Amino acid sequence: MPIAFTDRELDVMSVLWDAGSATVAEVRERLSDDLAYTTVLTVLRTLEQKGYVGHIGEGRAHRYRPLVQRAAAGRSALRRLVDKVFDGSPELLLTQLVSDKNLSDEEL
Amino acid sequence: MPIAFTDRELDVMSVLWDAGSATVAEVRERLSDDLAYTTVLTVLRTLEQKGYVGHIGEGRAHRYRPLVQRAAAGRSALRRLVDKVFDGSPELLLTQLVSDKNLSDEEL
DNA sequence: TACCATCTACTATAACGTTAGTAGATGGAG
DNA sequence: CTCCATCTACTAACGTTATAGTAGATGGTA
Repeated sequence: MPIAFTDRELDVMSVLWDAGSATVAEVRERLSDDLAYTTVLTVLRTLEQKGYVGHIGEGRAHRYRPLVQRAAAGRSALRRLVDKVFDGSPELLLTQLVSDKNLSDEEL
Repeated sequence: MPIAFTDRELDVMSVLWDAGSATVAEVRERLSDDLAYTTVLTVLRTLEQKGYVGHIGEGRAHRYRPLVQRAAAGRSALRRLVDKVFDGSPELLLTQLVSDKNLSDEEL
């Protein structure tokens, strides 16, 4: 049961990770794409279905909160990336990371 | 136009990157999941459609070859990962990579 | 030469992802 | 108390992904 998000789900999770928690309207506001309110709601409900977020009532609205840590999702995504794209070699990924992101060696 | 693969496409690309080139039967053999011959063919044709692989005839069969480098795909995937999951911080990803993969510092 | 295995091309279908509309509840403003 | 804005729940529609079947070509083998 690897943690995996679709593109849009990831957008939403990213907002929740940043904000800590948010209502539908708040998530919608922070997304770069301009989606319908109900669209955002649908994504959140899907994420909840999958167990990645939870919610509590707040007035008539719901306040959503991530149930998986950003770090856990990162681990999972990283593992997939290393396995499939970098041929199981973290070193290869590292090389890429350094050369691409201009991440200087000292910063380690 | 970021390079992006679906899960199954990535499985197939991974085989092609490893092998350099392969026929449908060869790809099928190397995949861990046991898919129908035509399924593998369909995936390859989709990848060709998208411009990620090309083929030449070899007898009555086709020999497929990746048209995008593993490194290019890696760069693309890595950027997405850093942006969305690691909040734009390569350092954060690095921390994860080191702590998770037991990649010793000296190896850098 | 006739047949069988293998291959591509085309078609199909179910599940999932993405987006959003409509209906109905509800709380606050006037 | 009534009405409007806002909210959830349900439904829908379309594109994509994943998987595979069927038909028809073809090359090697008996």
